[in-house]
Amino acid sequence: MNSEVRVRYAPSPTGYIHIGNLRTALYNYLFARHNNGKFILRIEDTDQTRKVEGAVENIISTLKWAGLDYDEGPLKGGPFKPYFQSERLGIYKEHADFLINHKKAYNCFCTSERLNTLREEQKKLKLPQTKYDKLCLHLSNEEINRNLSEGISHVVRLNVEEGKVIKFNDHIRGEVEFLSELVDDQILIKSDGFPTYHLANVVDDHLMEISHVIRGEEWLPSTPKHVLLYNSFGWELPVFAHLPLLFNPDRSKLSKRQGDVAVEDYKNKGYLKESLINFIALLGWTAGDDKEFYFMDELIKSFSLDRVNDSGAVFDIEKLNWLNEEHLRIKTDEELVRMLREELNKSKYSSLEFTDEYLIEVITVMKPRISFIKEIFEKGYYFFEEPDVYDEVAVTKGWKTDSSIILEKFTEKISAIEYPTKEDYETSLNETALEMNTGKGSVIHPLRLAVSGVSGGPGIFDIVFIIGKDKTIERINKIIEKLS
RNA sequence: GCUCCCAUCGACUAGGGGUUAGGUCGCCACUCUUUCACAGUGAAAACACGGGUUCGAAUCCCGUUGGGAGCGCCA
Repeated sequence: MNSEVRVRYAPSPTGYIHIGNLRTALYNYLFARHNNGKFILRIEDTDQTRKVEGAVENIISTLKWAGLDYDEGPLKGGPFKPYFQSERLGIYKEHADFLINHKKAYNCFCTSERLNTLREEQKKLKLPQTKYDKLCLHLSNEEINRNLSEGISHVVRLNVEEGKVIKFNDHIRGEVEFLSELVDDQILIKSDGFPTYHLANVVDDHLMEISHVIRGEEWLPSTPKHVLLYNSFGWELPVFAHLPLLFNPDRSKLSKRQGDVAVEDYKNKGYLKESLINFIALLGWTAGDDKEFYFMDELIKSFSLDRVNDSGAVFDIEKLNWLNEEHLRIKTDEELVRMLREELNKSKYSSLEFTDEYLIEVITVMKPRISFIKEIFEKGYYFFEEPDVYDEVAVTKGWKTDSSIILEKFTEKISAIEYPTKEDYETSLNETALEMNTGKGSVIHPLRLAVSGVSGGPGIFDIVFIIGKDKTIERINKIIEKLS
């Protein structure tokens, strides 16, 4: 038996990747990288009716964005093409035939209508479990062959023997037991010839030599079916590890109703991939120390399945926001300028030109005040355009009858300096206050209002220095005109 | 309804027979700052309940309650 760690992320292309899926993918990825194993992407596209256009591309680009690069796919199409189950139909058919030949599975010709009424009846009788009644298991070979040759629509079902205890070991939960009479004769091959999840998943996991099946807890109840399949084929079980679920704040399963669930939504909102990864890694796993801030390579180093929690976790946006701030603040000026320019091009300021030096100055003073890079345009809009309106509260509190005269005095002083430095502005302001026989506050507040339109923000000398002498004077003149 | 899984501050979690039950986010206060933040300091805040085992239980066992998932020709 191959001892190499081989894991897979196996999404179905029915939409976007959501946060819970990304965490599953991440844990698989971390586990593979930590153990120098392989991380495989397999697209489970066996449901023709649920296929969504562009979903595969979305999955691939999301994984790429998140930094979860996968190692393996089929040879055709290059090394970075994932596996597609829809391209492996023959393989599943062969395996289903093997099971039929060994009496582990059988053809079933029952119609959906019959199945539905059967289910209704069983519900009415308050039976503990609705399940197929094995009617077609007792068909004679002649009947089966006749039906088959007449081309009657049929499926292949797993033949589950009653009275057995199905036991398996879950890496996270320990030993789990199910009674076989509660397990339905699961459909393996649908009438359209496509396999169901259960068959395709087990066959592929075996053929691809998956050593650890790491997936969401929602799969735990169907694991006995998979165990039965492994047994029927005579295959060794992989290690199962069922991850605890992610919840909405009200502890229901994570869903769109209560906030965003698509990874793309977070990306579009401006969350850094570093913080999203850091955050979801901590949703159900901890190294056991007090470390909270991680980069991917540190996660790989520390990750272990043994320290994954057993209980579900609520997705708390506040902590994500905090991590986003932390990851943002640790970025270099170059990176931040690059990011800011990207946002700039998408913003209403896209036609304006700014030098890297200017943007770095803005970033430096705004960095401690933002959670997202694009917030610079909201909270520091005055670095990109002249204030048009003045914050009402700030006006009431900061603009006095003598503010105009005071600012005129200040203007006089800085006009006299050709290239004022930050210190020059400060000195001018101090002198203004002194000469006007007032406190510094009565210069600072109106000045701040004039240049920024609001009452908060970076240090006033930083602001005026960054926007420069000409614009400062312009804005002072404007506010005097408007407010006096 | 049935089966399975789970249960420590509001949230994420550490601890896993003897701890003042620790950390992080958030919330609050103070310091810094004539602004807003950042930073720093501090505070409030939890072992679901009931039995049992034990000298001793948040920790082990059983039960109750609560929450969740699953019960498709979906994955």
